[in-house]
Amino acid sequence: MKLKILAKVDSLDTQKSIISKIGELINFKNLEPGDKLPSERMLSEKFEVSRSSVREAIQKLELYGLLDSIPQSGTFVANIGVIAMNGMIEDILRLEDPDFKSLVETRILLELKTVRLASLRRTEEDLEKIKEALDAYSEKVLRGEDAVQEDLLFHLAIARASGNSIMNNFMLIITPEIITNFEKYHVCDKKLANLSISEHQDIFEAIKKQDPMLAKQKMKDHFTVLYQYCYNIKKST
Amino acid sequence: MKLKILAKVDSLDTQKSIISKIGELINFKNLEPGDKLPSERMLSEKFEVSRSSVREAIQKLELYGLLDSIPQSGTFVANIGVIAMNGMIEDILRLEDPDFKSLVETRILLELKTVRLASLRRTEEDLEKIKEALDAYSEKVLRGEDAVQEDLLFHLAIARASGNSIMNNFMLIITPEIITNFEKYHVCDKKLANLSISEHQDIFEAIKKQDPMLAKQKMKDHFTVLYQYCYNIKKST
DNA sequence: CCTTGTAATCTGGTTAACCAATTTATAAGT
DNA sequence: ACTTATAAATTGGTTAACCAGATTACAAGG
Repeated sequence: MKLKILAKVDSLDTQKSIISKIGELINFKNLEPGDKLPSERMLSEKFEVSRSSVREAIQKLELYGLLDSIPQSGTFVANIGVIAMNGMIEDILRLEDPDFKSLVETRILLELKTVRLASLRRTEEDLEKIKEALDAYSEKVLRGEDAVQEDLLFHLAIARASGNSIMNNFMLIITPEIITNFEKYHVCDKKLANLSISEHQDIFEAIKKQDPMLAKQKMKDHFTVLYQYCYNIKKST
Repeated sequence: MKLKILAKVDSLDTQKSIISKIGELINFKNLEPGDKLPSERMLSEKFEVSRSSVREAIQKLELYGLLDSIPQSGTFVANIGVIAMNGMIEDILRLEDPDFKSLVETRILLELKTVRLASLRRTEEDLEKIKEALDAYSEKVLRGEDAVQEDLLFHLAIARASGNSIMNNFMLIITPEIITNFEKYHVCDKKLANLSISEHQDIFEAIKKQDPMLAKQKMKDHFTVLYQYCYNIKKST
């Protein structure tokens, strides 16, 4: 019996191979920025894969900004030049699955920035949303329940208030994996959660006061406690 | 005549509406983490859209880690709980297109970190790759040609050497848009490029010496010149 | 009552034919 | 020769039927 997960790996491999072949094609045909890629039908025939596979590969490259697919017209190569195109495709194919360490590093980097920006740019509406998230979190912790989700929603509310849509987007991308890891390692148990309430409140107050330095410091404190604890339990297990 | 671009907007709107409906469904049916979503056929029938549209929406939610589609088995909701799921779907739908300011902010944040990490973790192979990118850039500038692409590939080589796959991925996502904007605003003209050669060399040397503080400082200097200049030309145009 | 084997059903993935908008080629008019 | 009108070909998007693996239901055997 073939394991379930292998089917996904297979499909990812074919996608990577298609992306690679599209890259070679752009090189070989010397396609300039703005030029049109061969049609999806021709590509699927040339690569001997289904058209939907080609479409998925194109969608992925569209996500990275390398292609632009326009209905009833064609798929066009982005205005970044062949050299950048080659380098980027190579990098995209080489990308490995994220480890927990990368995840934590990136989260801390992003959040120390978003909390600073949020304290500078937050509107009254942003502040209310953050307060709501804070209250939802506190209530659940005080009832003795698990509140990992409310915790992360508080942080996402801050990211939204930062006014930087890219950082907001990046936070959204890494959040689910953070939640899964937290629940796997039981990072947020009740003892830690009670402490975190006051830490969250401090962060909120700093944003309310529009004090960027304080906001960043309070967030830093928050992470120190959180991940020091995480490191300990990981070593003990 | 319908404008070309509108067709893409339409398709994005239907995708958003499908994502929203999937969110409602998870709420209404009280689907717990790990539960199975109705099949793609049922969803397409229920929502009165094509199955491929449903598949695309699912793929997007898979990208954000909210769903997991397993061949011949079904699509499962991620282990993050309904509350987080609702908040995240709301945020994903609300996400606006990135502006240039967000782009620059995020780039600087990421690169000041990746250059530091790269100086600490770079292997000899990483160092060689960075050197290659540096030489390719310098040569092209000295020949008086435009070298925006080689510039960005140098920075991407550093991101790769950082050993943080998520930051590397995020850098790849924002790079094409940076290139496009640079070329649009003619950020890197020859005068600036000649100055940038020595700045790039300084960054490389700091990474080679494995001096994280120096590396970060040199990168900061590099950005100061770059975006101050950018700000000036944007005001003058 | 529980286990086991088998067949029917259900799943995401693939394929091929079809659609409407676009682009290109061709022909008619001036 | 050039412009304009019309038709043929091309495009990404959609649809419906099909595939192989996974799941489920159920009956036979213990």
